[in-house]
Amino acid sequence: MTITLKDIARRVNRSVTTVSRALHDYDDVNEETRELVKRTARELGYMPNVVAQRLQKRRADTLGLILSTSGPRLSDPHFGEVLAGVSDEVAQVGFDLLISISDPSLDELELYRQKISGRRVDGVLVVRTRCHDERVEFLLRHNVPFVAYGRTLDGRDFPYVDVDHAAGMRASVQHLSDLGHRRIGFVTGSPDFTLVHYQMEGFRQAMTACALPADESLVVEADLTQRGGYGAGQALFSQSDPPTAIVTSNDLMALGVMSAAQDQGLDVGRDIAVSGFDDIPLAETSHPTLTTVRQPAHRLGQLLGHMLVGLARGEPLSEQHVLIQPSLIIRQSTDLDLWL
Amino acid sequence: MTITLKDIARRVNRSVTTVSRALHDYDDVNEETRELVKRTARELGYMPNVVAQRLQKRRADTLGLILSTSGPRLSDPHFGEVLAGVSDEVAQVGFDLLISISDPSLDELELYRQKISGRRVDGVLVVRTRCHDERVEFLLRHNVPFVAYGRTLDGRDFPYVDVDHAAGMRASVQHLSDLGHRRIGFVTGSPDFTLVHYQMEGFRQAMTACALPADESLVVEADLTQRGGYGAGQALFSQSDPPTAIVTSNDLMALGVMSAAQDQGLDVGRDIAVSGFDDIPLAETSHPTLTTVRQPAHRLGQLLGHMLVGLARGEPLSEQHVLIQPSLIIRQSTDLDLWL
DNA sequence: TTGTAAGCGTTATCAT
DNA sequence: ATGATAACGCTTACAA
Repeated sequence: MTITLKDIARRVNRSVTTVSRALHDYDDVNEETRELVKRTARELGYMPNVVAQRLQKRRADTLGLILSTSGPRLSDPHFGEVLAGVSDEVAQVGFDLLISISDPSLDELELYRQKISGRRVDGVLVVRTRCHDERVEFLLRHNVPFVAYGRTLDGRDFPYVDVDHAAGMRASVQHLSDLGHRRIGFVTGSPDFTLVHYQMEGFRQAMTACALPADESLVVEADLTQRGGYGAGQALFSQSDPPTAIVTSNDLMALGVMSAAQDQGLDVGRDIAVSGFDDIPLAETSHPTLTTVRQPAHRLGQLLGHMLVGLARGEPLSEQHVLIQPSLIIRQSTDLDLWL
Repeated sequence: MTITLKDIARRVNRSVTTVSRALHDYDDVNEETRELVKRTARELGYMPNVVAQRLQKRRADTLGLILSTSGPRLSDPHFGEVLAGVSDEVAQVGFDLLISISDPSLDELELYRQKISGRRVDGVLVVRTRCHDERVEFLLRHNVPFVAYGRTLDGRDFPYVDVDHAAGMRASVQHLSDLGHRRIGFVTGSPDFTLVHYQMEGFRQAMTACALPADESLVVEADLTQRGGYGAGQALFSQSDPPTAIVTSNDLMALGVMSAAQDQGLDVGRDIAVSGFDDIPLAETSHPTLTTVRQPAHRLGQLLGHMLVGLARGEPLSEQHVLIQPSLIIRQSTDLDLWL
């Protein structure tokens, strides 16, 4: 038994129209009427039916986020933090966040079609872009407001927020080179992901700049998870001429690599240097603490949220492309001596 | 320019009603008409406007989750994993998950009022219950379908899924007692949280059962975060007669305590034993690895999602109360020797 | 087998 | 200052 405008109208002996206007503080309504209406609404515990409002306004005040099996999981700390930033930001302006997980059996784009054409959401967030990303293509083609977390490589123009992964990776490699390392391994995710692509680019650039030999056998691809890092680490350590330092695509992988190293009896930070990417909270309390490239996750999220809300409201975007410079955080995992 | 039933109707020279029925496979529609309608719909790229459908059906096919500042954050790995379980489960049956973050300035219940009376959601999930939880009161009073992750203490009957925190804590303390520890500290969250209350109960029960002295100065309250654990650890280690073992309310706190211990030059697993709660992925790769009480996070989430979907659909619940037994996972942080 | 009409709860337009 | 009326896009009696 829910209260509608009609109920209030009946109670105060006015039309539904007047009640609606009174509630919205239109100025063409009598002061007394307004008071009466508002009081009655409060007494009755009236809450507007947002579904009806949306149908009328043709706006959902909701932003969508579609997660697929190939993307990041809700349980990834970096991503969780970004998402926290997004939702904090959009909540401030009264938007909701709709999260859908794409059933592996279903075409991911089908989900976009449903949510968007179904007018469930006013705009969507695309996370972990691929070098050629069909989600971006789809959204551009259908004129759907969206912001991407990450770039693509196919030269299409769209709003994004990204971190300069190449620069971050260059800083890591430079740091390791400065410490005297010459055999540097790279535990990486699939190069289909744009972030991995740019990391790879930075890696090669830095190797060249530091005059280090490029050994393809030191580049190992795996899932962007702890487990993936662990396996890749094992593979690297079992080589005949293993690396003395390893950079990774993200912190979870780095933690996995450290585990693998320690299982081999290696002393991380002395026998082997490990450097991550993201700076998740646990990088600071791992043992040894993890050298990594910091991304301001929460702020990235806020920025994404802010841009998307603007777009959804049809406002022009002041900044279409945001590329954030990450910073290298040096900790024990690349040099224990620095800390003893 | 979106396609509506009206567009299709015009195209096939039928009424909107017929088109609607054809699309929904009603049996009172001519086979040829049905085919024609469906084909045209496909050609035009028709997608139903779910907002209109909802207004009509008075169902949102959406579940709500309201996060407040006092609750868990999206960036907490355990909670992230539970949430992943929920969304995986509800996605399977076509439900969406709506996440709102309660603005600290706003009354949290106000948000419940909005989302629910606004018919945005068919049911809600309550996470991290308090001993006396006004959200639960509110939802019961308003007859809103909901499932709680956690119990309350005020004897109200409602559907919940919870872990037996008392049993988990007893197992931890018993384990430490078996190792010979007599001065056991407890780094805990606010006792307002039901989970903390039960942990405390289990802690005291086990201390008594093991004939260990109860020293209230060894119980330190802090935020359920790494930072909270770090501070509490420092406080404990600076006491004149510090504990030789510490149990914590969750793994994040335990990691913080380990950090504090290591900063004091203590060798965790030898000089000081630390035991956590949750078994987040990082417990396995911390150094030393963390002894902890495992909660099947993803499965908990699935269960919560499953129950809530049932409720939202108005189906009776087969199991109203689910209490899951956790298991103690013994790792290095309580006994390095076991592992060398 | 199909169409007409009413209604879900709101807001916008246009009279009065 | 207020009210009728239509519209948002869809579903569902009820009629034909």
